[in-house]
Amino acid sequence: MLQIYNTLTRQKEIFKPINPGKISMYVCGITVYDYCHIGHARVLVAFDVITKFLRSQNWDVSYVRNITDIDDKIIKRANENGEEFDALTKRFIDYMHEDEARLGISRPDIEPRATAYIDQIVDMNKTLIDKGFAYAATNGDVYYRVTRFADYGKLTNKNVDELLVGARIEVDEVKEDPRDFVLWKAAKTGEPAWKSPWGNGRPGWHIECSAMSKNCCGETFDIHGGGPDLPFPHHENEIAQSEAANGCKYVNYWMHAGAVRVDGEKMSKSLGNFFTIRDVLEKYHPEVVRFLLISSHYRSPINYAEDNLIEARSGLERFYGGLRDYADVAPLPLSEMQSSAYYLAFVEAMNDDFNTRVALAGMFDLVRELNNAKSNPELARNLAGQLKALGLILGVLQEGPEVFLQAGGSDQIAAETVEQLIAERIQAKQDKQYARADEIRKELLAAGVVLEDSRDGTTQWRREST
RNA sequence: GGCGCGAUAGCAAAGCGGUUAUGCGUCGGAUUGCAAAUCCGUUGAGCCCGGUUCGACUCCGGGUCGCGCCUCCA
Repeated sequence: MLQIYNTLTRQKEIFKPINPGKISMYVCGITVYDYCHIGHARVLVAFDVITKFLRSQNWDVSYVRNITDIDDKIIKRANENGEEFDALTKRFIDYMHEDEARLGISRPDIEPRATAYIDQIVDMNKTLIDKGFAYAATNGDVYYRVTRFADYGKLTNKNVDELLVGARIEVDEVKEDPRDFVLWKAAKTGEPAWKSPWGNGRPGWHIECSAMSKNCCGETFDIHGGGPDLPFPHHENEIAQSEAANGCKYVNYWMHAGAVRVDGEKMSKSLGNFFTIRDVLEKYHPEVVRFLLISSHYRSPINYAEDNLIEARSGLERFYGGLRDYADVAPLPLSEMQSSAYYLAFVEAMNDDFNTRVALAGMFDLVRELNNAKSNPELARNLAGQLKALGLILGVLQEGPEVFLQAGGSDQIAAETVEQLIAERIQAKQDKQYARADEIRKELLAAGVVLEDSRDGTTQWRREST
């Protein structure tokens, strides 16, 4: 039984799909004017894991994640660079796809872009004007009349009257009310613009998601997700737009990921304290980044720090250590795991609002049994297959164990050199030249390589996590 | 000021009104030529003050501290 924490009701609820067995999910994606940072990675990974798990449980998931490829920041950045806005967005969309691929994030089923939905956005604005929820201002802007929507503020528990108090809302002569927000922005000279009944312009900051979700998911859909800073105003405004225009409930379950912090502060572009995905992947294996992100619950804040990445790597080393002798074992089909206590515990944890941490705890129990089962190859291979199957759902443990454990940067000692020294050491050991053998091991340790002798006289090696 | 979230052992991080979370680390043992890995064991917790209860880390109330949103940000 699937339970999901709903931001709207601020509690965990039993999930009831609109259509039996099906889930339509829309997640707010990236505004593409810069490289993706770890905060983006968290949302991307969270909903990737959620989708993978739901599909493993035979839910028919339609996963839509948009790209916002027109907005003020994009225009500003393109101007700074002296390039066309769509050249800028194309570049960063490509970078985003590269980052996703490296992190093992599956592409959404549909990845709509705002600029491809201008007609639908214009249509929705017309409807909102016709219904009296919006108005065209004298300068060609179109605004949403916030006070006309009775439910305004229901997602984030805002009182419309109090929005005026102390809030830094820009005073704008053309607005009827300072709380009104823009649906269509009249173009200034030289700005990218599309034709509309109100003159040339571009979409406002929230309407694109209302239009794209309606076209890709329908007027009412199951799950809407996004980052921690989106409930207000973005999602609140989406509700106002969509429910006013469509005349029906917009979304059943709202899901929001927790923030990634640096030194206790939220990581964000505006604070400038962000680490890009590609920066981090310079130094850490992609699965380490994924593991860090799934080591805590998707709604909890997590702290981005070097120590936490090292710890994430240690955890993965434990799994890969257990999988070492089973590089050839494929993930066991879930159909063969239906009675496995490990699988059942995993599913129970994930069905409980996607509790990846508890799911991982069960996998640590599994690897312990695997380590204990080395004398029973049949059992061990089964357990290894189970471990890989569960890892597959979370998007980890899919690397060759040796590849993972021996992965290193170009600044580190070469694998061939390590192998040579190991061969020399094995000879020394056979000759009972233990002093020489220990000397070699010490030398390698200084280079960040740990040797592990096994009973049959062979030696395995891995790189240190620090 | 408004709305919301959190405070767990050395660190990270979950569930739970009474029964081992888990990982990393520490310490002891097994194993090893010595190590490493692994296994077994050990260590160790619930911000403060009240209340409910036979019993609270877990529920309720009040503090304190931290964080997020209220403005573009995942």
